[in-house]
Amino acid sequence: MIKVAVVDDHEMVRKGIISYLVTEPEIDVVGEAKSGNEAIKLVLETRPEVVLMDLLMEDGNGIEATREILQHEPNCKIIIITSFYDDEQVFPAIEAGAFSYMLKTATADEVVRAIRKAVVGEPIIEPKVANRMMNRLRKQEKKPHHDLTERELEVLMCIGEGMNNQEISTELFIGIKTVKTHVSNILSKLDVADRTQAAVYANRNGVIKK
Amino acid sequence: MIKVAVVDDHEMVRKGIISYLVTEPEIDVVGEAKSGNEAIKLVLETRPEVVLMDLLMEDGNGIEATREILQHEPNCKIIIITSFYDDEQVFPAIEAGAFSYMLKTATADEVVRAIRKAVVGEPIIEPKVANRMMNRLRKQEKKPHHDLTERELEVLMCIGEGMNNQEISTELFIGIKTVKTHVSNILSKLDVADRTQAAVYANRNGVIKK
DNA sequence: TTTTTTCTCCGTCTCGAGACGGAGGAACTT
DNA sequence: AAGTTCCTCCGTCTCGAGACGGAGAAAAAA
Repeated sequence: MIKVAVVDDHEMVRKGIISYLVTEPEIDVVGEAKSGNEAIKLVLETRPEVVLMDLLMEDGNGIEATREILQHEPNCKIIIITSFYDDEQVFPAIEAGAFSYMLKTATADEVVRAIRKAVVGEPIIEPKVANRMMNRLRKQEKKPHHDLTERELEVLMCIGEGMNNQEISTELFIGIKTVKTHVSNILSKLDVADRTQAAVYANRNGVIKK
Repeated sequence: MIKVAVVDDHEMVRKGIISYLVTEPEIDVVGEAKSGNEAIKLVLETRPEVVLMDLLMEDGNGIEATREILQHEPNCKIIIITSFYDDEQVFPAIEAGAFSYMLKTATADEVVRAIRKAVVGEPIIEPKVANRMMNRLRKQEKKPHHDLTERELEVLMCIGEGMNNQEISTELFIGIKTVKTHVSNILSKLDVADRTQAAVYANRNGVIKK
């Protein structure tokens, strides 16, 4: 019997997944959780071999929970099942140690197959996600603003908020000349012509948080 | 018996919802669909009183499907059940004629209650969504850029792309002086200090499409 | 018809933006 | 000990941005 835990903040999704799994003779659903923190407790108590984990949850997200769980149970296979496949979600999850990555569009069979594969050490990666990973490894990883220094990044964030040099100077407690130096360096590193384009860049490439 | 149809591209979500509903004696699940187009066919065939509808789907989204269904079956109550409650999704759905709006975080009881309320003509609106609606009706509706003229909006879009005055002049086939006039008017109408802030505004307030 | 709005364009003027070159000090690497 | 990177700041110079005022033409509204 494969012990499986289901983590998702949507009750209907949990019930949906479980309603498959109970019909599978080799799979034993040992518990369900509706948040990252609940998931951690659940895993420590029931010690499942496989965890089906949603990423977006209210109280402690799936990425933190994944990290936490693997610290205590390194052999636990965590399968991410989520609605999204955007860069901001996928890669932190993989880095946190998620074993497989699936989308909620997956069918019952696919989920069951992923669980069986997981226990024998074989990961399943959603094709669309796999594509993103390839792109990331090719060129995406070297996003222009990755070779900005810490300070330049701060200045870029200010530019992205629409501040002028004087305001940035006050905000960061540095001279306006210094700000100009940073701005010039930023413009050449990002290969843009002026601060307006830098602001657009900042707002479109996740330099500005949230 | 209340005839209900379930529309969602995630099989696990459909099964999850249905697994509730079958335990309710007064509710009869007459069918399920995994896309907007399937949903339209399904409704025309089975004529349910209530449709549980996801918004984000591959083939024909929930908003279009809602519009289409209500054209043929004006008395059909469509309950949106989705993961998101952002402006871009909620308001088109309401405009399309959706009867209730719930989130997937809803519990089994809430869904069943929403269905019962729907058949007696009482809508259920998720509190978080209701808040957004209130905000929209208060100030959000009158977003500053709504009193920009057609031409000014075009110029603002160019600014939002990071163009300078010369480039905008070429792009729109007008003199650079004219561009300056438009820019000045835009800045005062949006109440921002310079084009950089205007660019940030454009990128954060949906002036730039997609 | 008169008025208002919108788009177009002009000149002038001020000021911030940005390029360019130089430089000192702190921290980390080799 | 020497080199590299980063942050800091200086002065100079050019140019585009934006404010301000004015104005003509066309179209829509009164």
